[in-house]
Amino acid sequence: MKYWLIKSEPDCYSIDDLKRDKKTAWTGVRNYQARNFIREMKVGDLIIYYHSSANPPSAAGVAKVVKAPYAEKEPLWSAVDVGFVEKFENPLTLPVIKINPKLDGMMVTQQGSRLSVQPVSKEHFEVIRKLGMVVSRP
DNA sequence: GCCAACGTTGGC
DNA sequence: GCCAACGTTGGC
Repeated sequence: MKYWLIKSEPDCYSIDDLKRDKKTAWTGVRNYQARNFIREMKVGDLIIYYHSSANPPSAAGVAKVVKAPYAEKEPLWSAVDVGFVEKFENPLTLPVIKINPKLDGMMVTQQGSRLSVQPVSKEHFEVIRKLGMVVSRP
């Protein structure tokens, strides 16, 4: 079981869109490194759903792989289907992710990391999920 | 909208 | 195989 992070611009396709659609085909990845990660995905792998180019950018929820990688454009590119798991009550914004020492070393916080599909450690995944589900009260 | 940091392309 | 030019990503 592996853990991943995928980026999407919410204006384009947000966690709410995924919630509504239940699942979607994750196509259009045109970066070799990201493609190689897609090819490593297995059904059941969990995914941090990250909103990029947003105000602020944030980890917005959790998705999962629901269909194994398949060729999108033979033989070059690959895709998977991802399904909705949960939307965070308390999305973790990028500054918050950066500040948390438990989340040190995540690819998404590294400067210039433009990879739209990234591996995430189990520890990092669980910290983000836990914090995301917590509803902060005054 | 700006721009820095990347990845990719293409001439040589 | 180098590297300049170009296009894209994504934080701010």
